[in-house]
Amino acid sequence: MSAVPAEQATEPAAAPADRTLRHSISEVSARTGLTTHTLRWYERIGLLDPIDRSHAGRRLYSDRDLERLAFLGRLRLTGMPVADMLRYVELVRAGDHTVEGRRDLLVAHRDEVRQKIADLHATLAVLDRKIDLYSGKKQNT
Amino acid sequence: MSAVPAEQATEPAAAPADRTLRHSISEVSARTGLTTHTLRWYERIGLLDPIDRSHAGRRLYSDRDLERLAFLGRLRLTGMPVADMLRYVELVRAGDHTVEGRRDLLVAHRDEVRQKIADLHATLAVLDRKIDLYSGKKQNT
DNA sequence: TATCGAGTTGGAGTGCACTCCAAGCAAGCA
DNA sequence: TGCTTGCTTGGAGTGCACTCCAACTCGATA
Repeated sequence: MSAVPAEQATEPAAAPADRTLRHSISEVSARTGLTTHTLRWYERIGLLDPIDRSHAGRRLYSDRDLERLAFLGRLRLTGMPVADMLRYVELVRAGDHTVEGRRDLLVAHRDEVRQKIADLHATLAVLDRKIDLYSGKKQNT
Repeated sequence: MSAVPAEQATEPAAAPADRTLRHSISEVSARTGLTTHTLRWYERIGLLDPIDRSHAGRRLYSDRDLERLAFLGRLRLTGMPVADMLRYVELVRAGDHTVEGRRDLLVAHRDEVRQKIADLHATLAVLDRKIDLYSGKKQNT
């Protein structure tokens, strides 16, 4: 959202009934694995654009919100700090001229993800060796 | 240390000059990537056995300490909580009869490491796709 | 109509893993 | 002899990412 210009609040009729389904916060929590606390917090700090509300004030997440959350969830899960995620969504919000900055940010994160994978594999080897030793014979450290 | 019994403080002569070299805290910090603060803290909370001291009270890390630290560093780097690391070293300290418990702990961590690798790879795919899109054309989210 | 469950808010609190501080001391060098 | 460097200590402080609380509101059900 907000990267495609001009699509703000109301757009009453004639829409292709795609983005029409709305999801409660508990439903979104169940789907994303984020707690309702975290979902509200993400919105508060600006990671999510203000979520639509029912006339009673309850959040109604769109499918598009879910997509955004799925991506943010991946970034978070792979260790991107919330502050960096915020920088990213602010670039998205700022418009098409920030595409390069966004790419740079994601490329940097990809490098870190690759590094993490390498670290994990190296540790996996160490663990395999140690577990073998523990399984076969008594051994130290 | 402490898994191999009887090797406490002094052992003056005739040793094979292996475990004789001693390292200052700053040297260990440089080698392990842990800050001196963290090294002292690890010792304080019991992750490390009490480190030998010079007559002036300064820490002198043995090669064996470095080995222990290297392994602990790997565990930490791959996301094991410090509390779990502590459980592990306490098992080591407790003696040979805890070998099974140690193995279980490491096996559990290995499972988590594998899960992390899977998550990271999945995210890598998402990042690759998005970066391609950003590199080629303007695109949203 | 009463009450229940699921949601709302701003702000305070928590847990983890460090990280820093202030005061002090010993060794080496000018 | 004095200064600098690198270390020592216990305890306090920090930053991050949530996580919880109290008080409240709405809509649906019995």
